[in-house]
Amino acid sequence: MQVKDNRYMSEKATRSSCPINFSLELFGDKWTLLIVRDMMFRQLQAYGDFLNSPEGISTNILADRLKQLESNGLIQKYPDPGDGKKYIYLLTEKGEDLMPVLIETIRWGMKYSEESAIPVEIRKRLETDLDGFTEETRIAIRRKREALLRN
Amino acid sequence: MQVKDNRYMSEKATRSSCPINFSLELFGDKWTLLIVRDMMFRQLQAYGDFLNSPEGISTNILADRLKQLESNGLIQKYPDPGDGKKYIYLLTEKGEDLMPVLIETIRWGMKYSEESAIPVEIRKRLETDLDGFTEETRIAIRRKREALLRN
DNA sequence: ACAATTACTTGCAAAACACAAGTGATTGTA
DNA sequence: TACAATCACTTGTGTTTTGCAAGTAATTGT
Repeated sequence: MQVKDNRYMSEKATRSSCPINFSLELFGDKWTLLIVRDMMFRQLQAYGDFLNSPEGISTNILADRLKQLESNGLIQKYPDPGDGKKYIYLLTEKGEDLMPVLIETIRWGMKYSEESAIPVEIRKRLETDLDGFTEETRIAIRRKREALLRN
Repeated sequence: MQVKDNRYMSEKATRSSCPINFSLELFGDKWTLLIVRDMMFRQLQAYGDFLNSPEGISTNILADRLKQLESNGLIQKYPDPGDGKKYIYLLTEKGEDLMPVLIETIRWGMKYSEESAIPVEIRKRLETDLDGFTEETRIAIRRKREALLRN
């Protein structure tokens, strides 16, 4: 096995108690925030959805990151009430709170990348109505969570 | 050689033109943003300073990340006018523009980590005078850059 | 002239990653 | 009620990246 199973993996020593370091130990890699992005802004929620994202994450890496995200309390995994084969992954409040980090990452990326594949209307809203966009996205996330908890 | 030399390394294929992905390809790892943090908030500027940061980066990784940061235009390397053995690494405007990303990462980390080793007065300012703190830090960075360019 | 400092490079073992090929539990179809 | 398809993974293999220790080259201090 190349990706260690979180359940048995030895505790990683925290390198320092700097909050940036703390954060990077949870999502400082090339894939974790892309999964969060998919949940946050693209309304994706199933394993296969994430696999099909344009960046092409490997299936073992995806499985590992979902486990880490769940064990760190950023997401929760629920059985899909409509299909026994499927699971639904949703952001917790802790995961939802990454939105400002993601949004600033988007803004920086938009500023410095030649072409950014972001829908024009979202780009405009980020530029002119950031708070409204943030709030709206948060509400959408919470709605899904609450709908699922009501069964 | 384990860390490929950037000058000869084949172009990494961009996985997608999503701005988050663009950003993560430049600083989506466990070390790059810690180096930026050291330059941005701790006023560190020499190779040895970064090496001595509490997280304990390996020397080969540090060398590699500094090269990448420079080739991506986030930092610039200057000979130290006061000591021929030394170099001074400074953030460019592009690097400086990562401040909102770093600040949101700090805020999230402070919210969710038990103990954060951040000076109380900085924590207070982040909570009560974010814009002032940001602007002050930006000014400090620019001052260093301009001082060096004047020789 | 010689030792210390500084900014690296190099080598090796270990960990993480990418890719391809399974596996096991549902579910939909003949 | 078999049987294929779907879905969420796991496993194996090879490559890449990382961590650690040791070495090197260019100044500088004594």
